[in-house]
Amino acid sequence: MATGKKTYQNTILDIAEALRLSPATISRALNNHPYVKEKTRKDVIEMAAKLGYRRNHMASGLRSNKSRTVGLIVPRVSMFFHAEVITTIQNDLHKQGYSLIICQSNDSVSMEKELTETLYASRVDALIAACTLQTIDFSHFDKFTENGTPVIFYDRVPVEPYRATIVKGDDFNGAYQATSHLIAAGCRKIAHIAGPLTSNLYQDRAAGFAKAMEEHGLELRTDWIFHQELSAENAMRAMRQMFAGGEVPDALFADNDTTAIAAIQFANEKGIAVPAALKVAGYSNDPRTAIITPPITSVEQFPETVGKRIVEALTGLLNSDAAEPGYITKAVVVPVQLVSRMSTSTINKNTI
Amino acid sequence: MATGKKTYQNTILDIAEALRLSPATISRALNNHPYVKEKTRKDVIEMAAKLGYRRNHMASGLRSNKSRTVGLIVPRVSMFFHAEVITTIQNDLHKQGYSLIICQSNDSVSMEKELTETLYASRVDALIAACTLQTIDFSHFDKFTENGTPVIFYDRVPVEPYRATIVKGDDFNGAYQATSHLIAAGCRKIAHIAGPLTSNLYQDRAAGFAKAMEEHGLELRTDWIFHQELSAENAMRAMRQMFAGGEVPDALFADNDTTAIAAIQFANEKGIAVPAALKVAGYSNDPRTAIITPPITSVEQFPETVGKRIVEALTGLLNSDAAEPGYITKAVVVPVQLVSRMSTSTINKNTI
DNA sequence: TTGTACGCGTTATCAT
DNA sequence: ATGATAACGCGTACAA
Repeated sequence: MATGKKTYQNTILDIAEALRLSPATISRALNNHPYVKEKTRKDVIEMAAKLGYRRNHMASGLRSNKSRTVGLIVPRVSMFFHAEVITTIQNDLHKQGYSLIICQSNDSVSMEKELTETLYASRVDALIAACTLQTIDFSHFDKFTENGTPVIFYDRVPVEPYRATIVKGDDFNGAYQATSHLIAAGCRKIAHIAGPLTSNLYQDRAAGFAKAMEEHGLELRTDWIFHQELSAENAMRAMRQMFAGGEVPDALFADNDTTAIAAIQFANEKGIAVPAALKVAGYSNDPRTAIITPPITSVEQFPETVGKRIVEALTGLLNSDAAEPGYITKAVVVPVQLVSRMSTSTINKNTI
Repeated sequence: MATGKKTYQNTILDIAEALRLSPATISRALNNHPYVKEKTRKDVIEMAAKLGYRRNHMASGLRSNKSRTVGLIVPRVSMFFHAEVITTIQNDLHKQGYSLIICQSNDSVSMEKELTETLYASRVDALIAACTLQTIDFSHFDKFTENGTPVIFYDRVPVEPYRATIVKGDDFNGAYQATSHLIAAGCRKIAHIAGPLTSNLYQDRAAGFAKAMEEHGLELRTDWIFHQELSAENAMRAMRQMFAGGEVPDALFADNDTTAIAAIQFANEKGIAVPAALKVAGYSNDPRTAIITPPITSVEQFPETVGKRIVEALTGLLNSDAAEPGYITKAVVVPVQLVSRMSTSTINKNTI
């Protein structure tokens, strides 16, 4: 029984009219306001269903100054770690009635800035961001904090204090554990394929690596430490360089799994026995590390836990109206765990 | 030079006041309306920047009846194929000034229904969906089509005609090619680890498999064809069953890569030589297939192309105002390509 | 418990 | 080329 009107958009006014009530009552009934007779509420809900009424978020958001929407900026949704974090966040926020607008910076600072503008225009109730590796200046997030809109950084976070919540993995400890593990396996000449020092991630991992090396009086050889974008090509080039002749390392700690995998492939091609002649550890526990031959020791970051911590922090911030504009909370540090696999095993087993 | 007011939200009225112009002119200037003097536009843009003005999307959307937002429903953002598709869609839509609200159904039909409600409430300008494997009834999408809001299904799409655009991979051909490839490699006893027939994906792949088998007069043995959820556990169980004794298959076509990988792992454990004694082909060309030993032959689905086709279709629909409510376009079929690797090689090389 | 009336920030429609 | 004004759909003081 369609109405004769040309548009199919029913509003609370249509329900009010049909029920001979005022729009205010309809609004209250639909929002579980206490001062509504049960019978009335029932009637309203019934009529709403009958008319196919659906709330217009833009109108209610405009009026209430709440969009019930959270913005998220990540370098790339297809990175395993981020995909897992997003999965958790989106599911948990949905339960609380929030939608997630997901944006990718493609690791470009200018894109990141643009996206903050877009998300601000959407008046997101909060912003979650894993920044670009090159983001050093964070002032494009100021418009949110100045406004009382909570900002949560995770993974790639500001190094300087910033008026935002921070959730991060324990990168220092992850690198320290991985390196210590290599040393405990008897390695003394350990190379490090490392990420750019513009990011907190690789600063911390480099520090953890250095700490473990120093504790055992091992030398940090600059010709075996490569700070560069963590691509397979760069890793291959580094490997070629180190194994070009002369002294070679007996272990490699890689700051991510893509480069660890590339190193394994290099070793397999060149007939370098892993783990006998070269032990390798990576970072992130990407699914590929468990599958390659030999399986690679890596540092698990528990993306699901990271997601949960983010939502926990968010829940607090969203429900305490008007976040204090002065707070700087201590970073939430999510523990990591070394997952030991064949690539660092001391049981002498030739895999070639 | 902050204003004395307590809220930091500047509106076009503030700009109008500061410039002694009317809000209408400000709006026009900001929207590149032709009837605005250049000097005025310049002044407005300058003052907007000075006051830190940022458009309120909810207000403009409410008035213009366009949210410049697109909804997306996928089973899970962390599935490799979907993550890649999303990456492309989000980047391309951003260029056109659209935001993407991404939701996960977790492969639950009821969640999928819920999400359509949420996205309708947000008045998305279009909806993109990869449905649940169990979605047979698509009526929860009717509210969009009835309203002229474009709906685009991809990957998991309705089998019956539906008033929506469809973008899909050539599943029939992918399965046909993979199976033919196994047959050409000399296999005659080919098993099929298949997905549930509720989804178009697995209907088509099953048909392609059957077609190739029949063309060569090969028997479809029901005890070697498993229609089930495509999990590693299920695949392992199927493998155990087939290799429990008696006659064993000489090849396996798996409907996804997770199950193909499980099969390889089973073979490696049991000392079944791949490809010598058993050849294996998977589907999707997951990154893991290239990395495992032996590397697995798989069907590439070109997620980036799928994303591009979706955005192309969308661009047309979003710009032609009021989509004709009667159109049913022919499905856009994205070609697939078999990527041949060691797991189906005929060069006899024992990998154990 | 319900109704009246106004405003959220923007854009569309007239008028000038 | 610009201004005045009325909507868009909803929520909420205030009144009843």
